[in-house]
Amino acid sequence: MEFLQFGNTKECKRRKSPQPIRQRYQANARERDRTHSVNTAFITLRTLIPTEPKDRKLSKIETLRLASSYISHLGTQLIAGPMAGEQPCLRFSSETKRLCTFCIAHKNKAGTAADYVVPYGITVGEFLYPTPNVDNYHYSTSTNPDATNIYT
DNA sequence: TAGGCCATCTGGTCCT
DNA sequence: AGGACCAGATGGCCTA
Repeated sequence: MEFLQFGNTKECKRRKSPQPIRQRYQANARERDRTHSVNTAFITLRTLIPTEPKDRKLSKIETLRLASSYISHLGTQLIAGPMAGEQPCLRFSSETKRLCTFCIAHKNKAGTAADYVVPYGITVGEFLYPTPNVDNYHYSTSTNPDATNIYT
């Protein structure tokens, strides 16, 4: 903690009225706790989102985007009725046999995903996830040059 | 090696 | 006054 005088930058000159060291330590500790609390929430949220492959590690931004997408997916499943858990979601295209990745994740559990081809929706890594509203997505090259329909 | 992701520190702002 | 929340800056780690 020797860099506390002040900032992890050696030449931090922003501070106008230095806080007492003890108060600064306490504020830093609170901020760490707060960040850890946020991270715990992200970990919990990640456990609720099915991914393909199953052990894919989601970044924070991916977690938020997919959570939104997954909620939309579940909404369509809800509309589909009591058999929703056994049927592809409403985004399923019977002509092209395209299936959203959440459905693929579900079907991989059941070992029946082989019948389906390219999923569609937002791109995370090499996989696509269903889009609640395509107009709300934009092209992103920051993480995947081939990506389309990434959440804003 | 560059870029993405993340943790940490910090100062500003708002609230109690 | 002190705490919560936030955004900016910075540096470390990892991967393509």
